[in-house]
Amino acid sequence: MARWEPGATARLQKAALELFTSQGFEQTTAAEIAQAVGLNRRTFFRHFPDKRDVLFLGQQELEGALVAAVAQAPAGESPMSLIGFAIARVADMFADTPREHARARQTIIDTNAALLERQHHKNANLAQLLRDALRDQGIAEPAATLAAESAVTVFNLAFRQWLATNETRTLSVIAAETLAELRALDVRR
Amino acid sequence: MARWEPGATARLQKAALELFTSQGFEQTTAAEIAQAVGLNRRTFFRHFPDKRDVLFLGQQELEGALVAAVAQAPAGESPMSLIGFAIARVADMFADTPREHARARQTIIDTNAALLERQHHKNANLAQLLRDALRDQGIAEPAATLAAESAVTVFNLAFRQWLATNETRTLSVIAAETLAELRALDVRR
DNA sequence: GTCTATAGTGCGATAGAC
DNA sequence: GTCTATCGCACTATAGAC
Repeated sequence: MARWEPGATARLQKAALELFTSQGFEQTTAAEIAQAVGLNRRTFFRHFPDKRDVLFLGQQELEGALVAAVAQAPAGESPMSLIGFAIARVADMFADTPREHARARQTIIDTNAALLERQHHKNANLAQLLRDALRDQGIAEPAATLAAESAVTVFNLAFRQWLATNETRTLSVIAAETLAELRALDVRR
Repeated sequence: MARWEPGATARLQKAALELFTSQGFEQTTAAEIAQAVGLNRRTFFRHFPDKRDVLFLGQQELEGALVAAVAQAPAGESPMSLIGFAIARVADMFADTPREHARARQTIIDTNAALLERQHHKNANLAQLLRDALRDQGIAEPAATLAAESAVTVFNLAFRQWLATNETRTLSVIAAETLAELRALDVRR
């Protein structure tokens, strides 16, 4: 056996998801997760700045895709169109993510305040990056912030719907519909 | 001196704000805050479930006012009108809050990731309560969630603007303007 | 890889308000 | 007497320092 197996980060994530599912987040210590994959407790914290972060990876790819989608959009688009591009792009990234895996992860997060807190924080960061990208496309404040926050809301709502049991539509389709609902908010009723 | 002076919660908050301002959030221990007002470390944790919470009080009043504003609105209003009521009501609550105090508090929060995280979490909870209130007023999903999240975004943006140096308008005025900007998002450009 | 600070918790004792 | 706020001790686990 090699001094260290490759993919330690991924193995730690996998073990963490399993342990959190079976015994709960707070009942699982960082040492336990590390031990499950033959690593030292200290090594766990070398891979993740804190215990919660083990559930929030792939965030960087998401952020990059979001910003790129806005940056590559044709010039002169409206805020709503721009966030439409961004949402569509990110939804596509989840096209081949297994629904069951995402569901298991979200279940753990939803049953723990500290994890929900981290997720809200990640969402807020995402909105901030998107806001900056919108500004770079010439959108002024407060429109840039309002649009960016709306985009994150729309995406999260669509994501929740995508995870719902009996939901068979793709995330892209759901997201597009949710965005349409947002645009209709004002004219409704 | 009596075994306990009244208003321990408020005194702890005041001392915490001062200590956080002078030495930073992480450099200040819970024991230190308690000691500053002649209390035991253990007592601090009786008043606040955790150290961060000492900066987030008055949250319950805010939540109550928000929900009440929506609940008391005339029947048959549009989502946008309803969040207009809610935002106006909450903005009024800040009418006699000293700007300097709010600024000091926000400065501390902005310079610490853990505190920002908590603030984002509180915002998310606020949005959720507002969403439920909108549902009770007959607003269906996904409109209820979209409107609730938008309301929180508008309010926070307005609040940030209110804190800006050289800003002299009241929070109510700024909030109303920001809401108008949200409604104009779609027609823009 | 070890050592330490400190957040946060559980429990029992105590002191005052009523 | 009860009820509630405070205290003090011991404990665990995270997170960071060395």
